[in-house]
Amino acid sequence: MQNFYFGVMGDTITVNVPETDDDLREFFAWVQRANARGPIALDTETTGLDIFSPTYGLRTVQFGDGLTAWVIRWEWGGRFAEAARWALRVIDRFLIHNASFDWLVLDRHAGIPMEVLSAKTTDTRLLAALVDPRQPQDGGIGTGLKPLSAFYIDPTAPDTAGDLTAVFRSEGLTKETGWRGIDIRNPTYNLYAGLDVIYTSRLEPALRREMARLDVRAALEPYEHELAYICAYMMRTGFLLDQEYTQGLADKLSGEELRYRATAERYGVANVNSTAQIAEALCGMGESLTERTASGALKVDKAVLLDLADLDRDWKRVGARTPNPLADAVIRAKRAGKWRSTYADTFLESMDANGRIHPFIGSLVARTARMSITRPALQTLPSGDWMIRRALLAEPGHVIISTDFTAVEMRVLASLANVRRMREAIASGEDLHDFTARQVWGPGFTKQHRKIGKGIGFSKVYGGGAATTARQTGADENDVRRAMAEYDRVYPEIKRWSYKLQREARWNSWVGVSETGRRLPVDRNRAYAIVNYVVQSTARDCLGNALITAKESGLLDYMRLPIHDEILASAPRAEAKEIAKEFERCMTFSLGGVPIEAEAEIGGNSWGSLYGAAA
DNA sequence: CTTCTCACG
DNA sequence: ACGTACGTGAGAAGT
Repeated sequence: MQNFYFGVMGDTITVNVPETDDDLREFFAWVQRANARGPIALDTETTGLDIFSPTYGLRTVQFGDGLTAWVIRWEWGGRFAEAARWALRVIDRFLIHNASFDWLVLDRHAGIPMEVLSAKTTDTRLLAALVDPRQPQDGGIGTGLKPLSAFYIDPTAPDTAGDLTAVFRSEGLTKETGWRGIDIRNPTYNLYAGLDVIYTSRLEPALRREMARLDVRAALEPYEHELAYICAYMMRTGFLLDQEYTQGLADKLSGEELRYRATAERYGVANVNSTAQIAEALCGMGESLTERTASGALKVDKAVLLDLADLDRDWKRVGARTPNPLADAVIRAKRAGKWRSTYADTFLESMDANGRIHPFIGSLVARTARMSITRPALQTLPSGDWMIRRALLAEPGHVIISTDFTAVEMRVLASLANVRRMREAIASGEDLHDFTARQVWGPGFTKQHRKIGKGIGFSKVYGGGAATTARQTGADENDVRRAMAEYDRVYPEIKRWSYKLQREARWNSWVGVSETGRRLPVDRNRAYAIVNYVVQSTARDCLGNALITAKESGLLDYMRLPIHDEILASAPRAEAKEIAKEFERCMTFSLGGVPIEAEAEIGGNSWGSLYGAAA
């Protein structure tokens, strides 16, 4: 047996690494004792993050309580893998930090179904996000095991990943190759593998104390665990990729990128991604750049370049000036390059052996609890063009179904702020923005009026002023200012609610509390943002509710992605209509008397078919 | 690492 | 009293 000792808050903890049958017998005895005492922390070390890649491997499985950790070398197979598998089956309650990752790893590589583990897991990362959902860059502790351990357990908690990368380097490995290449007997690797479960074990009671102190609503914990399971299930299912199409797309975008880069080079821009070079060359051509970035540099973003190229936001000729050929080449080269590298290439690189991609779906990520999808970021594929989404397919014989909430954030606002006229308009079934425009400008309102009214609605949800609303809608700022004043007379409840939320947050040490009991920290110099946080997080919980209802209605196998106000699905063509109706039903309910409704769109075999591409 | 840019709801 | 569009992820350049 290898043993490591380490000090954690005055205790000497032990990390045991069995190497013989006798060592494993000690492990079995410990499991039986510890299991009777309470939950056992669980973690894995693997070759990386790409769980579904053909060369992925599970290296160790760790079990522990607050004082003792066991590192079981799965990689050694035989009796060692058997011991880990036995423990995973026999232990009654697990504590896992960021459980969906380990659920998927053990499901795929240890033959322990995700359903078995998830039913007996408490995810300490979810508890931490309920206490404080902010990421470190927003002034929070973050939800990483290391910063949480340093805050709640021991300020000297070592930086596992950071120290290990140093060890990787000393072994001639990198961050990328280290997890796979490090010797499984490396003492640092084993010590830190063990420490992670010890910290996880100690974190749970600390977070529970904090949850009790802060009065975190009890129902949120099982609710978030259910959502984590649903998201992990969708990750495991993955999304079918049209490999041939995607390869062709990558080649086509590469060609485009090269052609336009060559054009840019003729005008002296060797690197189309260098803003400094572009600004210099454009000025040299006699263009006057007026806008500046936050740090004072000349701004040459897409909006600026489209103007110079005489193109509108849909890339159509305006006819207002002679197009600048450099600006035109730069935006086209940049777009082709970005779409190739961020989308087409990433799709191909992250594909599993069956041609599926399995993005990581974080069920509780944003400070408003919104979900996020990464590697690849499937929530952010271009929507103005079908060509990228065309790469993702429904199952053979299936079609894509997208079911969207109808103006969910405005409806949430109408409900929570109890906006009388808004509630009446929604109940009557009239288009809310038409109704608003009529209230503000009278029965003869124009399309432009409706657009401004809609923009003001957004600004209420986001906390924007007249200047930004004018910029977004392209309307005159004074017109917008007058319309906003009228808007406030039509819907007076919004302003009152905003003041109330800000006052309450200030009294609660700059933390707002949503209807569902979710804690929403707000920066004191941006107190107005609490309106957005409450609306956005309530809308997220509308989606969360819908996901759970859909799962309970037997739709989980059809579900592919949650996209903020939308559930994307793949369903058999013959049953698509009925299944679409089912999704609509699952996404329809009352929020404090305001109907939350959804509309399904049935496409063809590719996601792109919903965006204008041939099915 | 920070800044800039760009993709989404 | 003043003045503020919200939340993400990702790639590339530049310090």
